[in-house]
Amino acid sequence: MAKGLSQQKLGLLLGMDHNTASARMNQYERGKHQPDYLSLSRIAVVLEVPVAYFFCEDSTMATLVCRYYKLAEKTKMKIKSLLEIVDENEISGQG
Amino acid sequence: MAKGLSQQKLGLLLGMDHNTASARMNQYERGKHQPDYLSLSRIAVVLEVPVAYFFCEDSTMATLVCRYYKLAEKTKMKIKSLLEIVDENEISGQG
DNA sequence: ATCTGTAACTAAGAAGTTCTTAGTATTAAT
DNA sequence: ATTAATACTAAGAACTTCTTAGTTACAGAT
Repeated sequence: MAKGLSQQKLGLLLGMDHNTASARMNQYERGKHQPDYLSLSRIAVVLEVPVAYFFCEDSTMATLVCRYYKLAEKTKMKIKSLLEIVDENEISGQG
Repeated sequence: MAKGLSQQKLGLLLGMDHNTASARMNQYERGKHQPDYLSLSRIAVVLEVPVAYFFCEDSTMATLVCRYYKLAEKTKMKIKSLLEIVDENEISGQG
């Protein structure tokens, strides 16, 4: 486990009960059980990644969403504008 | 519902049993129940979006992952390379 | 080697969730 | 008003995770 964080400590950080944190985190890490959305989004907060990260099918998509996630709001807005321009070009170019 | 697809028909496309497709899809669409990962990834296939799409926190991230998802493998590789170059610059620039 | 403390891991019943069944309600067309 | 198709729902069945109560594995001290 990264950061020297034990399964139990991570569980506690996620707001789990002291008695259950260790077992639950272990079940998740070993793939025995799956975390519900609430737990998943708390894990995302602790690991500083977007929830979408956990569902990325390849490492490039994963990198992409993590980098996007950490951008300033202004930069996100610029990317939004850029994507809209690309859309317009595609419509006039091949529609 | 888009595409003139009824809840039942979408359910059947996802491989659900004829008797249960309608109720289940309705429960999902109304937010009464949540689809498990298998159903979710089948929905993603039908809608031609990556699974990560359903977990994107803002519309720009959603657009980004959908656009990336539809790129050719070659283009994905190019983006991978670009991201690696950005990483190197960040390390020499501020590390 | 043995003791001690911490972390990893697990089985099994409790608790909570979704899935299935069997419908009712709504809508649109005739 | 009737019909057909779709949307929607309650409630029990089936299935999943959560909690409990441990055991197992490992590292450090003696």
